[in-house]
Amino acid sequence: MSRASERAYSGIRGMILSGELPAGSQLGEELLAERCGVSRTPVRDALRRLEGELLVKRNEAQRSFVADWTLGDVADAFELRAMLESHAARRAAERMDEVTLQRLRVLSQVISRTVQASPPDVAGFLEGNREFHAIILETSQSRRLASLLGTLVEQPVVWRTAHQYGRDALRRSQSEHDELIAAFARRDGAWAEAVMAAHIRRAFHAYADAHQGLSAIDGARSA
Amino acid sequence: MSRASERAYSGIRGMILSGELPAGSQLGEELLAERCGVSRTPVRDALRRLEGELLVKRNEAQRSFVADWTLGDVADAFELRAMLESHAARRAAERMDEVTLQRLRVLSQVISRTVQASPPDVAGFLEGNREFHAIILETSQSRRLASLLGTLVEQPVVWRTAHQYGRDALRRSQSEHDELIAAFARRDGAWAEAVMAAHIRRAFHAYADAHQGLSAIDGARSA
DNA sequence: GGACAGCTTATTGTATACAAATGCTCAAGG
DNA sequence: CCTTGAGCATTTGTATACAATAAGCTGTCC
Repeated sequence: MSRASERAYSGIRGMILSGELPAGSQLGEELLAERCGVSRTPVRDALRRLEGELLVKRNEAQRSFVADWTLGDVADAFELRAMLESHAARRAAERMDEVTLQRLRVLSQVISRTVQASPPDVAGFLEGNREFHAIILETSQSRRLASLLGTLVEQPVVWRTAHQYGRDALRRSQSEHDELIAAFARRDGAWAEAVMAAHIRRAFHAYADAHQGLSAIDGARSA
Repeated sequence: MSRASERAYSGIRGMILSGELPAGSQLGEELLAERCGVSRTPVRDALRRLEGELLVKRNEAQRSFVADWTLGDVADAFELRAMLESHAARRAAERMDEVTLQRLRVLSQVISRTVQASPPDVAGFLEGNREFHAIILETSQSRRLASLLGTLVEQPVVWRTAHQYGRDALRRSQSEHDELIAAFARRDGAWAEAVMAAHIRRAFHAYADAHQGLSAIDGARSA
């Protein structure tokens, strides 16, 4: 994306996720433009993108508001992500080649080091985790699947849950990565699918435990 | 959507699906604006939407082109749609109420009449089919699922395949609707999921048989 | 006192002008 | 003849002005 458009997108997204713009508040294009230091045009682009990700909703009169995510909505997102990513894992296993497998093994080593560091390098872990999933998605060779998963704003949710992670949880996540690699090495699609589904569903429950009874975004902010 | 924006969207989409704009051809914003009788602003909106639906792809320099769908891409779309819609059917079964069930039964009757007409009322069938699926999606109560399925441009593909349908195929489709209703009546999520998966996978094979060896969009046009 | 109509104001939609970036052409030099 | 680079043309990105539309408010009528 171009400079102003990207600035508007990440700016607005950041303001929503940080809670600076509380759930339900109206998003006037002019105000956002001013706060992001761009004109209304890129702001409109950004709002459309965020609407696609369901971070922003629009009423019948085309006015935009910060969406209020219930725990149920987050559960939905995780459930769909589990379904789509495990499907991606199955396809990736069926299409795996040695070069990619080696890349995953190396990456797993890197992630392993972030977990073992004292204190654990959570940012590094998340970056490695992100790349791990990206490689799998790429190997699944379905543009459409990639497109759908792109709209599932997993990243902010993952980001917030990861801060709840202790070293144990990180280690468990790491061992699931290794099991995925084992499944890929055997080209066992069903195995990969099952491991990935478990991987993501566990992440959801870690999230739910941390935010029990609170609305999703508010909960993450005040926790 | 507002008037000009909608005009641009449906205009460009129509030009792509009809083959007026062949796969791979560049989509200059200015040209499209002229042909749709609007300015570049709504054209840009429309291109973003179409890009989300993967009917349009953009190269690294932000130029837009008509996407060329291979049979594999279409297979991908059907596979994902089967996965998501069967998930929706499962959720719908688990959340089904008597009023909705009755609506589906009535709608099934209406669809049945379109099949029995001479000649079969294909347009009416498709409209009924669309509404049938929409009710299920609504009953599944997942905004996110609805959002994802919305980006799967099933409609144009369904539309084109339906013209291949003879009365037999329409009748089979109809009987699958009735089986879905039976599954809903028993609140049997697994049954509903299985029937829906079969329903959509069959539709894919009808498509594949009709367009064997041809690229998807070209094939549909020249068939 | 309540409800409704019309006006005022706020907000989004559209068009257009201009800026920036990309690709292309053509010419010059190795 | 191929390569390379500069300038030009084309295309997209951004800003801004204006138009359309919806919301809110006020005053009047019942």
